Amino acid sequence: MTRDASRPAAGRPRLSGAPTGSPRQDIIREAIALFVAKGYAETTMSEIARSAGLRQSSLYYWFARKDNILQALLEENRSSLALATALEAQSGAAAPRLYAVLHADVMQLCSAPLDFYEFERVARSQPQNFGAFFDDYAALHRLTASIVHQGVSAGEFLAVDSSDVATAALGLNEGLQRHYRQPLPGLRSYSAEQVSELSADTSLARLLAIPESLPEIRMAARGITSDWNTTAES
Amino acid sequence: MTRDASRPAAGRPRLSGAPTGSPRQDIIREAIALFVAKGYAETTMSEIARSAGLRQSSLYYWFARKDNILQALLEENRSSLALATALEAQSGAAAPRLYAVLHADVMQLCSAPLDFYEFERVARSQPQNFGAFFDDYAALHRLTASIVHQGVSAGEFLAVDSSDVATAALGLNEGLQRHYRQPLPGLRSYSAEQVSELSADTSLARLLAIPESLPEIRMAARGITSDWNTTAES
DNA sequence: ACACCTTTTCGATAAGTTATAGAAAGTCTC
DNA sequence: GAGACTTTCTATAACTTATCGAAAAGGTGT
Repeated sequence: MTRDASRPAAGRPRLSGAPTGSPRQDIIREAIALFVAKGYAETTMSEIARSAGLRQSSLYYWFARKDNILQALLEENRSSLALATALEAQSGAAAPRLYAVLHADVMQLCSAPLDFYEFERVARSQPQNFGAFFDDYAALHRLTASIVHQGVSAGEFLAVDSSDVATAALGLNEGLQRHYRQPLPGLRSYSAEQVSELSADTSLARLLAIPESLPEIRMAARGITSDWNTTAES
Repeated sequence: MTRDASRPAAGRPRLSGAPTGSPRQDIIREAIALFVAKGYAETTMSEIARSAGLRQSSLYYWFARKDNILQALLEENRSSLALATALEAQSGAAAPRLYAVLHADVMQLCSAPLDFYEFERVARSQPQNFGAFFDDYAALHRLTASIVHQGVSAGEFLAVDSSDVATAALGLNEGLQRHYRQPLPGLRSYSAEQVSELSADTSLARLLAIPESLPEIRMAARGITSDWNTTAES
């Protein structure tokens, strides 16, 4: 399990005569496509192997367990953490910062290849391998609660328990992510942008003494987000 | 697959010499215990059979598929629907009624033998068998939205899209149910009552023009709920 | 007493899953 | 070329869910 960057490759040739460019990346790419289409549990190693152009058992040369494919894919999980870290340390009104963090989190959950809960299930079954997942979650929770606390201290928000509010906000993010991913029959379906807005709106609305200010906050948050995106690119 | 109520029973005796009282019920009972302990997907038919005192293949005489055990167990899913139906038709302030419905829903999700999402996953894989599940969900959503709409019309709530609010409220219920069932490492854990209150508080707070009235509403909802429980018993 | 039907359980087994072991088929180094 | 290294293969173990037909009881009519 070493190469992966080199080109022509050694080793026994594939029976399928497949290109064998960068097996590890190829496998991950094909696995993602299948996970998106059918979910993790419903995707078999045989299917991934077929898509990637090798035999089922050959996958185990690159990934010792099915989980490990997921783990490789986890690296950029909850990357909204970076935004949260930056915004928590920032000064200024708490409301737009909180809005931006929550909105970005839902957007990220929606665009991830796997349902958050499916991910969490696997992470829970392999805590030693997925410690980073739980660390990230705890960090996001702490940062969220901290921004809420800032808002409460500044009199910008109602007096609430900031930890409870963070729990509810993240729980709502996850619950609505699910509604985006798997719309329930009989209910309207939402776009990623729509659920993100619905979630952030809901969490913010409960904090504001003057609910009418929500539209301004939404606008301000949009500004913060786009600033972040442009600076992050450079 | 007929008897199930009678006592001594015909048929080939069990190898285990087990009591063979009411096999169907016995199986369901043992299955629930295992589902609660390990979840649906992680519980095998062999384990259920061992607990119930017969062989793995004999289970299939009573339940043609593993799903069917779940289905039998589904009958009382989202029974908060009954409360919602009653309260939607009731007159009076919308806020306490909405609070009571949301609170009862989370309590029910928390006390169910299975995680809501695990249930939903199975239901989705067998839509023809689990139609009732989705029907109930759609009904609960409709009733919730209707109560919200009543509150908006009466000027009791802020002007919001009642369907969106219902989606967010139910999504929050499900998300927090998960936090109760599977507390994330690093975060505090909540009791069923605590998550129910957190969820209902959050959903209501975003609707109220005067957030300070939440405590009264919470009290009033408690009254409604206990009234319902006493009349339902008689 | 006995043949026959119904109910329930069992053993054997098929087809699919994740994962392991060791042989095989190339390239690379000396 | 000889040998080492890398990668893939085949074969197979152990475990799933699910099916099939035989087996073991009770009940019924003659």
